[in-house]
Amino acid sequence: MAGTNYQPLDRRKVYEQIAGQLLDQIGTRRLKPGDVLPPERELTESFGVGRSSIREALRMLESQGVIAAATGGAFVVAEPANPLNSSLRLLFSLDERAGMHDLYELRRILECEAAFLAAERRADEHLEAMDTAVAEMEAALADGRGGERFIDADLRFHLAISEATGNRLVLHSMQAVRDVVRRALLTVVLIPRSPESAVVEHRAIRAAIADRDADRARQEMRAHLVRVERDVEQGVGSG
Amino acid sequence: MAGTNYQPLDRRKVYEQIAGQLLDQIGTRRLKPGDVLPPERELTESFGVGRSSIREALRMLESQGVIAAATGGAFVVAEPANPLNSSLRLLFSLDERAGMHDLYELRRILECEAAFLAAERRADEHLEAMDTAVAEMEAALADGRGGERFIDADLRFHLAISEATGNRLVLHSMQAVRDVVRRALLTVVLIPRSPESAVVEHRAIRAAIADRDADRARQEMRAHLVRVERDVEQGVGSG
DNA sequence: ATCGTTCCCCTTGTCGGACAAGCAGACGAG
DNA sequence: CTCGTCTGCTTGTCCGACAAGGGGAACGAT
Repeated sequence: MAGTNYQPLDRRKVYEQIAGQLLDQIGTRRLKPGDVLPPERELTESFGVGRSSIREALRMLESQGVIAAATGGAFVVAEPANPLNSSLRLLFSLDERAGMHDLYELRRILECEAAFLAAERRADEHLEAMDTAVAEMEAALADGRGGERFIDADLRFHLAISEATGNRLVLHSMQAVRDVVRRALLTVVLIPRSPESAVVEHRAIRAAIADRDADRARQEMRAHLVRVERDVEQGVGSG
Repeated sequence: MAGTNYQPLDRRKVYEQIAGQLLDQIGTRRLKPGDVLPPERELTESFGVGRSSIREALRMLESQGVIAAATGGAFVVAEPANPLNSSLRLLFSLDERAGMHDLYELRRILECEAAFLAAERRADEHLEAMDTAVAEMEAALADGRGGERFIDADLRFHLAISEATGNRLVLHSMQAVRDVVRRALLTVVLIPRSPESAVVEHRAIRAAIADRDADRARQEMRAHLVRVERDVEQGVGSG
């Protein structure tokens, strides 16, 4: 049965090939984030295909977050960050057996281990990033109406931790989980004394990471997340 | 500046609205996995829009893995599983700062904690699933030429574990990571004695989970993954 | 010279039509 | 019953067309 091994016989549709080629160019940095793509008609000529195919290819890349619509209708290469975000949200809304609790648990898994690794690998600059994030949280707290601002600072703190792990995939995964949790967190800010607790706990986490005490970092992170989850449940239950 | 809060002014493009509506129908199970979508022309009439818009909407859903092309060109609603897979692969190829090592580390984080949780929550049926998977691995091993088969059985074992956690998101995440790692694992099968070790280690993991010894389960899983990663590195280095 | 306005061109968004290719099921021959 | 063929439907792909909207050039006012 061996012998002549035939070509895989390129049955991929035109728009898929286009999308693939564009993706390659982005992957190899021949198209960098921020670059604007050529107009559709130009691509039409370059590839020698109809506009429909070009558009469908663009739609694929757009829905995957690789490119984004800019003003004036043109497309630009997006910052490499998102792909997981939308997918996780999609998955979460599609799989009815997945509940909020699953989300928190996944978050706990990722963040605890991230804290652990961060404690082992952090550089001083990461500590600084955490400090400014905590300071920003306090500022937002004193500011009063700082719901959004507080949450953003909180996010930056956790992001600084996963940044410190040096693992890009952990970073992206956390971002994705966080992105889905975000709405629920908006309620937790309204719970009395909850944000204050968060600041204290963040300091504890930061201290453990500064001491390079990985086990303590994981433990503090776990305590923090458990409390937040409990507060969210209460907040949802009562509010 | 507050006061009149205007409508978001539906500036969403037609194809986005179509995609959204279809996604809703899938999310609410009015369209179940396996169902075939109506032909494009029919959708054209239903929505009262041009075929291009329909096609672009379909392309978005297709590239997100929500629907898949079936034979005869028709589209069917896909099994809810994939969205993370393609995204992670995409992310991995796009973020040049992410290396294989990051991937293994993420896998280790997920699988170790999954093993931990599985030990606490497993039912007997999960143990059975693991047993059949291990048996299948041995069969594939005895069979000789069982590269694919061995890996599939291996996957089923790990899947059974995350199934036992009861956390759908953990399950999906693991699947996604696993999907990207898959190619690398194909090399590990060729390494002498590596598959045999895997069987032994799987048994140890299974035993710990059966004993509901969560800490031991995590530890065994970690040992297993560390060895596999080392073997892969050697395999790539030497072969 | 700088600023504001106007107008034109280009681009996208969207529609409709057209045709080849592929697949499925019907239909008839053996 | 099995096989080959034929027909009809559907997608894949191209083309042409038009409205809407933005950007920038040209132009006029200060």
